[in-house]
Amino acid sequence: MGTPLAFNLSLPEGLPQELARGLEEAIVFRDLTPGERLVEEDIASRFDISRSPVREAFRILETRGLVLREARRGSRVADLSRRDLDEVYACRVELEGLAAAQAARARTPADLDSLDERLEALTVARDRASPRGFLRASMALSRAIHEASHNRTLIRLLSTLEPQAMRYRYVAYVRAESLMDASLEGNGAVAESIHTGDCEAASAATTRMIRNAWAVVGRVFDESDAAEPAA
Amino acid sequence: MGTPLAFNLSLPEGLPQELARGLEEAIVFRDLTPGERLVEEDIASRFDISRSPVREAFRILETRGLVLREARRGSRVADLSRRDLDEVYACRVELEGLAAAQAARARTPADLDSLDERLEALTVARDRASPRGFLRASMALSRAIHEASHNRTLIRLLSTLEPQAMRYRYVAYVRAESLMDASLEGNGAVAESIHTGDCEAASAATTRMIRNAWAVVGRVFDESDAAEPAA
DNA sequence: CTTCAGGATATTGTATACAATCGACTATCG
DNA sequence: CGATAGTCGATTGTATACAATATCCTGAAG
Repeated sequence: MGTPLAFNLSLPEGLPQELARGLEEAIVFRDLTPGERLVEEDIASRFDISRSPVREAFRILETRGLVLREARRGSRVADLSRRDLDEVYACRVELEGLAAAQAARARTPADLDSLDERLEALTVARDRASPRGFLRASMALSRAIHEASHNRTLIRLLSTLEPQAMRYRYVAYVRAESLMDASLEGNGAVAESIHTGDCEAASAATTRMIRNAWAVVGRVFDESDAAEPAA
Repeated sequence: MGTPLAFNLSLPEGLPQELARGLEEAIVFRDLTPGERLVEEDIASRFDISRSPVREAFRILETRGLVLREARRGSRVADLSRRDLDEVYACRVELEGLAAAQAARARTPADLDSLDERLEALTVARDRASPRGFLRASMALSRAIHEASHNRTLIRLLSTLEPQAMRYRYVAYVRAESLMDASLEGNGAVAESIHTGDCEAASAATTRMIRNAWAVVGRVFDESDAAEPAA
């Protein structure tokens, strides 16, 4: 409905990527609502660009599970559902667990610095009690873990899975801010295992954290009206 | 070098998708060699189409790990390496295992029919001893398993991972056709567990099959010259 | 009142034109 | 002879124009 969609388009890495990033945030934080139609020309004129980069951005978002494209029928924001939530988390358990295990083995000193830095930022964000800020910090920490695995293929897969998960986490954090404490604690345990270099522990801590989040986020989602658009 | 690239472009599902499928086969079967440059205009004129669908096809192939795109520097066929092989197989172990487990639980009678059909086709392909035919049949069987999981997110992830794995499997099958027997046997065990509905067994059989393939394919790859282009 | 045919409209898919940028080559200067 | 600035060609990135098609509305027939 009344969607502001106001973010700046600098271009440090390409217009489509920048646009996709902005639209991604708008979708995750519900500025663009599930099921909402995305018309290429509308977005293009809103940012005073042509349809070409908009099309590419839509395709990027499709690979991240945030946008559905049907041939000649247009694009729309993907719906949220309990089923989709379960799908995403089942995949996350496996891939995040693998990432943590490989990070514990392959991490460099620079990786550990990055990890600590982002964990600190996550603590600060928790104290501010802002779901958006916390999620952004959490995403950054996750990416640091992923990159510490030095597994480019795994990073690629996770980069197409995490945005989809963020939508459900956002819904949950807004309704139950205490969830952020659990996330912070879990991430602390994971980071410690990666520091130690204990693959088994890192994997176990991660899968435990995500399975726990799965249960809680799922419960909150079922109790919320997130599934049914206010249309 | 002398790359034929001769496949027909019918359009049952969109020009970019069709083109991507053709290019994907060309890359997997080494008609397009690792590191080879892919120029939009070249491909476009070769198939008598414009650059627009070619660009979209390249982006599709990028998400499948088959093509690397660098901003304003063009696209090229992704290299093969032992490291990349290990990355792909580490991810496969987790995701294929999950797919088999979920398929054992969620499969429908129609899924089982599809499974049996494709397993039969795989047996036929083995007898013909053609790496290409066997790989195509194997890919079809894998997709049937994935779809039996009824986990769309998982299917999406695997569809971006499997093509990358196919390249290494092709190299291995060409050099050691006996590998096809092992693959056939492993898939038979997986299919049986999915029939039975035993999630644990399906997952175990799958991870065992893939870990074994990992070891063998890796060994064959190291012994081959696949890593170094004949340039 | 419902259903179906037909056309108008909105939107995507493809082609083409133009702009920007990268890499290589060359010529000139030290 | 080596290094470097400048220019040119090749290729991608973006914009615009055109074609194709799906959806919606209208209206007439049953």
